[in-house]
Amino acid sequence: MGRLAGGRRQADVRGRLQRAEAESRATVVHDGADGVHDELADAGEHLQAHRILPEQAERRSAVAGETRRRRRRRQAAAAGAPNTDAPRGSPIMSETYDFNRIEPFWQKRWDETACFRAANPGQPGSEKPPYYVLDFFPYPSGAGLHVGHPLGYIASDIISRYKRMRGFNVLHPMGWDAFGLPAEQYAIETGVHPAITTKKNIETYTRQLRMIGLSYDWSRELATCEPDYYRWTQWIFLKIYNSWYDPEHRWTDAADREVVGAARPIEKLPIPPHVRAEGQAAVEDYQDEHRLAYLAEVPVNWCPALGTVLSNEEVTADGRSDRGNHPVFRRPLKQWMLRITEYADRLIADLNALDWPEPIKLMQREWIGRSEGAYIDFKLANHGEESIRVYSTRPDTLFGATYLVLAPEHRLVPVITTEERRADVESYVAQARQKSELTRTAETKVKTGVFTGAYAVNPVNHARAPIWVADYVLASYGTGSIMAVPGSDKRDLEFAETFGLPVIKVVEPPAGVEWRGFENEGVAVNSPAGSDAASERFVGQCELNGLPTAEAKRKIIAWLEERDLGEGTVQYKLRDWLFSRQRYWGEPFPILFRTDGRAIGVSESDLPITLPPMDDFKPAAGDDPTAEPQTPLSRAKQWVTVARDGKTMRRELNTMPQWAGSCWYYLRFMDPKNGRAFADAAVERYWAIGSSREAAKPRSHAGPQRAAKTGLVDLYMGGAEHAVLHLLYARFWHKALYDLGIVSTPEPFQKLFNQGMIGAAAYTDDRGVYVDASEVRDANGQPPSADNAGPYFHNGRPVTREFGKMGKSLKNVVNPDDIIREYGADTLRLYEMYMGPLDAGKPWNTRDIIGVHRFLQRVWRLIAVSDDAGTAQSGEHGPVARTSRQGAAGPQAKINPKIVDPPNPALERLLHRTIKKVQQDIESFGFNTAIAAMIEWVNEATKADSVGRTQVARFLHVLGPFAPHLAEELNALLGESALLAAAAWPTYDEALTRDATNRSRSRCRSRGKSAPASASRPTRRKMRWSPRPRRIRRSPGKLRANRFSAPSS
RNA sequence: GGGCCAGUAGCCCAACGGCAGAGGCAGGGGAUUUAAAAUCCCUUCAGUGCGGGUUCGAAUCCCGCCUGGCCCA
Repeated sequence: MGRLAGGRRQADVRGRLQRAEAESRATVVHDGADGVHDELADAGEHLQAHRILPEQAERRSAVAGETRRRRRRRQAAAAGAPNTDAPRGSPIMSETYDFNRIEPFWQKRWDETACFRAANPGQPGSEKPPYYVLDFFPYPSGAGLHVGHPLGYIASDIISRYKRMRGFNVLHPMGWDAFGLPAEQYAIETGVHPAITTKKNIETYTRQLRMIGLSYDWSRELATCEPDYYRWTQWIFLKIYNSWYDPEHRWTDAADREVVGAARPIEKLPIPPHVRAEGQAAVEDYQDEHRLAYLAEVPVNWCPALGTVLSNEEVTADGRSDRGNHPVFRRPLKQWMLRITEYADRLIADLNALDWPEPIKLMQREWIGRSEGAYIDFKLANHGEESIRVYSTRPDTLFGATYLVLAPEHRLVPVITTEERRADVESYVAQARQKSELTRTAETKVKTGVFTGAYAVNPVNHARAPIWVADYVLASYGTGSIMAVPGSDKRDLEFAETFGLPVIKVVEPPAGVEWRGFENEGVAVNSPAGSDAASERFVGQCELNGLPTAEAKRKIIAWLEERDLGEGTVQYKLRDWLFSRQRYWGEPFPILFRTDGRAIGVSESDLPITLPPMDDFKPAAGDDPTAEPQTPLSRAKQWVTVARDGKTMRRELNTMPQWAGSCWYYLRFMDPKNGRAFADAAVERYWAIGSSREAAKPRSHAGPQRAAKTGLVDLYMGGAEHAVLHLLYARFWHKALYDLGIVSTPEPFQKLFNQGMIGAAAYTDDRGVYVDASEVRDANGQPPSADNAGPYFHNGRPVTREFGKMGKSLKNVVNPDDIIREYGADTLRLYEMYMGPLDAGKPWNTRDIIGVHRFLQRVWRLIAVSDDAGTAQSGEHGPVARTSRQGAAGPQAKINPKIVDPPNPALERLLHRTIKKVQQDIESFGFNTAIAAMIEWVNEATKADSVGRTQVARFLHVLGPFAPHLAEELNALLGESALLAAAAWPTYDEALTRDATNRSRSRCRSRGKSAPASASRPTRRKMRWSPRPRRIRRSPGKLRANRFSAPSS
């Protein structure tokens, strides 16, 4: 809260800062600390701005400089301060570029001209090919943005601006993932309604993002908590609810692919005659059992004290709530489930068509966890014909199954347990019920379990296998029971060693590898064993010895199936998606319950089902683990009951999880204001298919143009932390909508790029507590730097440095507002792109920022000089575009006289190479090297006596996507009235980019070895001159030939 | 514990298998300045984490270690 107020004050104070600029710029620039500005904000008026300077000087405390600075301050306070305009005209200002005026000016201009507005079909601009660039939309937290957040936004903005210049109609929107737990938890703690905190947080985020100059089409902004938005979230839920999955359905999809399986309307579900014969209720039951959204009793993490179900991630290893440390119980609860498992195979198969990072694809495949295995039936000894069905991915190891394990929840546990073991088993089951799945399956945990007293018979060798109960087996995976093969499974081996159970070798690993617990493929042995007292040989016994694992699997499955002892099957780790939350701040379900208890979907015309306004949205807390949950919505008495057709119905009282809104927001961005559909069908086809002409055709027989892309969004930029859940859920929804003919592509996101994490130094004091990194100083009172190992101090006490993710918990956040105020948004953009490869993690180092800032200043001075400097002659080189200059920064700026009409031939080749390099680097996300190339050209141009007007103009076009404000400003200064943001990307001549002159090659060798003479110095003795084969050097024509010449010479 | 990625100058990072350096920071020297800041010019600093292998030639390809980061457990 205080943070938000501070943000506004900081914005207000910006004007004062500018006036005080001549004073403060010089001292502020090197100081990354933010305390200064908070104090500035508190200062009531301009004069008081000077008050902070002594403190700042103290902080920097360069001893010699301190007194000088004080003197300077006194002089400034006496002479310059009362006259707010004086610093602007001073020589100090004349040659630096005034980003604080330039940036807001151009941001306003972009807004006014709506130049980032994407065109929908029928609007001017839609004749261009579409290109959709999307950022993972953020959850607007109360802390605001730190400099790590915009990394991906800046990169995608460069792509967006570049694509516009390449003639694309770019859709680049931004919105808010605004429902969710943090706002609600904050509300529970403070009593402030989540709608209010969410709105405030969105304002902060918007202000911060706008300051960076990101080219979003803000007219398409949306928030998932708005009824106009979640109306369609509910609509999509209804579509899913009113569908069933037909695994047999064979069809040709819009990309002309043969697909087996599809979601189809529930009315198309064939009703078996015997069901139909039982009447309407039976038919409805049958349909409900097949819907893609269905109600089921499933075990959940129930926390009665918090009054809600928690996700596995929210439960600690001791089975308590992450927040509040309350006990959490496993209990079955009736929940909405989505049948994502039906899509498992297609979710795996379609990954191949996507341009995603391989590790992400791998993670999704593993999350889905497809495994081919078998069900195997073990007859119970002493229970007649009763048998236990186990699931195994390694049926080939059946001869090594020395015992069985049932999950504590398995239905047969109470049935088979012998009387003398019953007390132990029951107490163990009760304990296990309280643990989370995460805890139960953690590999580090010591295995626990208890013997039931019962035995089963192994079907392949008739060996007696004791039956145990252990919590490392989950009821929800497979059949909830396993055959334990300690020889070929690490967890089984641990368990067997703990309880002294036999271990048999049935898989021969590669030479030199330990067989105990070996889980990979090998060759079957001891199957059957030559002489094993515990087992018997019999006629028709399966023989696996000598077979590699894959063949052994096939053979044993065939053997089992022949004898009706089991069957081969495919299993998935993926489970159906638990879709209910006992929360207030989420989408209400569009579901009503009849008096007979049956759920029915509301009609589409009744949408949205708005969230009722409530003052008391706390979940009902209690301490009874078996009490029915009382969700917040159950207390909205007016809202809960609805009259329909003369009958009273009850609303569904749970809300949807946070994923729901983020599952489809990329669709709404295409047509966010549409009140009749989530998006107009023609609009959807335009962005999906690629041109308005093709989009006008009917979808079903789209033809060969469809091959272009599988995913709707051309580029999706975001962090790897959502690699599985969000991306998998969104793909699932998209495919369901695709099957129903509602969207045109089989996948939502064509190219995915994960930007790396920005880390920062964090400091702990002697107690191990994190201290505010911005207050840490070295022995000289200077702020820390990456290349200085310390020692460092906080308030005079030594601290220890580590590197970690930037965030509140490590107290090492750097606020982009501060960086922008001191260096400008263009510098922030450039610095973040220049830090290193986009997909790599890298440390923030405030000191390095000055480098790219100097580059921008050099660009400014290359092209602009001011009247006051006395060097520019107005009008000499053509008219300055006065109209576009009006209100922009530095109205007195003029073109540098060295900018002349004739191009400088010496710069032309390098310019063409620069254009080519930047173009290629943007397309391959190599922004750091693109910037280096631009710096190189500016360094050359700075040295030159003259630079052609068209040369600097072309350069500015290349710079534009990176530093858009400065580029616009200078482009206008050159006399261009049109916006650079709407201009065309410059072309290069391939011939001019080749054949680099050896002049530039040899000149650039400043940092390497300089001359053979220096090789005689002792430090150079290690140089390997002689072992290198002699070859012709510095002969450009031969260099290439030499590279490919045969080794024979 | 498993998977993925990365180790190049004091620091951040470049380098189609072909002269280890594009660029930036920091350091040193100089210019400008009453002075400081800012700015500009010049400049020092390495043999690519370690050990093998392939190759005429390896930072780059292969194998094994070590270290760091991320993800999963």
